[in-house]
Amino acid sequence: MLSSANKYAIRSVLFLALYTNESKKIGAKEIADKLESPQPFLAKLLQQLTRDKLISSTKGPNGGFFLSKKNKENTIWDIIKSIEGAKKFDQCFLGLSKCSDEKPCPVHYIVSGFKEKILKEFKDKTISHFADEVKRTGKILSLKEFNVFND
Amino acid sequence: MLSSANKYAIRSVLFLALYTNESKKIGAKEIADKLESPQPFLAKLLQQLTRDKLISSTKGPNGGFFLSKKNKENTIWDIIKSIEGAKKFDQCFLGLSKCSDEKPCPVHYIVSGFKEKILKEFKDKTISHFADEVKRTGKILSLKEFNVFND
DNA sequence: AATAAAAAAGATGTTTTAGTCTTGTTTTTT
DNA sequence: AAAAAACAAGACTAAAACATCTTTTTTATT
Ligand code: FES
Ligand code: FES
Repeated sequence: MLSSANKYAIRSVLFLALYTNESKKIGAKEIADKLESPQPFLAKLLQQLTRDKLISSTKGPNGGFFLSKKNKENTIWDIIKSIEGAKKFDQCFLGLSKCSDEKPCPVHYIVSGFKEKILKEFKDKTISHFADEVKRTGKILSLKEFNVFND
Repeated sequence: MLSSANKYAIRSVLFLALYTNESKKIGAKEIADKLESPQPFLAKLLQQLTRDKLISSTKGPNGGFFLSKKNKENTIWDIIKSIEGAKKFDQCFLGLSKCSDEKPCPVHYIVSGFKEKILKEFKDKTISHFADEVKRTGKILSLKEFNVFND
């Protein structure tokens, strides 16, 4: 569905939303460690997100990545666009050149309604919305013992 | 979502369901041409589907691929399993090791319900069901001018 | 029997995605 | 000013996905 680049990126941003702010930053190494993702690969992704102003960073000692208030008003869709472009999601499930109600493929009506609903959530709900929900309901961000409550 | 291998494979089977039977076979070259897919790549996929008895074939002059009545009782899910394995669809949208209601990731409840509904359709509806529907409603299988009615 | 037409099988090549490594730049601390 | 700690950038490597090419096997036609 999503590329692994995108999965790492989304989890990183949600992680930053939960644990950082203008005065508390976290380094690439620690993020990679907590999310169990390849460190140099994730560093690239963080750079990309920084370029697109979806996350913030400062260099030097005590520097690191963090989410500003403004950053938190972005959406998961913004992350997806930054990492792999939006085109992928307009495509037909069976690979036809265009996906449309006018010229539907045999599975179009099975798939396209759901796709739109999912995309709408990703386009509408902000990062801070997701972060709040994780805090409230205790959802999981990491693969290992690390749990969002132990911190 | 699906690999291109899988897309080609599913379209091929639906194509065969519409245009072939025990006494009317079609060669790999023509299928590739009609579906606008890379010919040698598709030939491999057809071989794989044949090995798994999802489609039928005969060698030699006037040989080719076709769908037997039994073949038509398979499902799209059977094709997916044959081409890229079923595991992929159990995975978490954000790449966590396990996707479950017990330990949901932040997007789990956005995504997993839809995924299950789609999968159910793919597991329940037979190829002949899809073929009938295409005949009835004129859905599209190919990228180019080729239309299911012109034949 | 010879030929030709098709699929089957396996080796090989290309492209994209994933991931690493090295070097440079900025900034804080001393 | 020097050193150290971080991010930034770009070159590089590895693996998977995508695709092709070549040879073999089967079978209908002549
Ligand atoms: S046309 Fe195939 S999914 Fe819409
Ligand atoms: S846990 Fe992530 S999609 Fe189910």
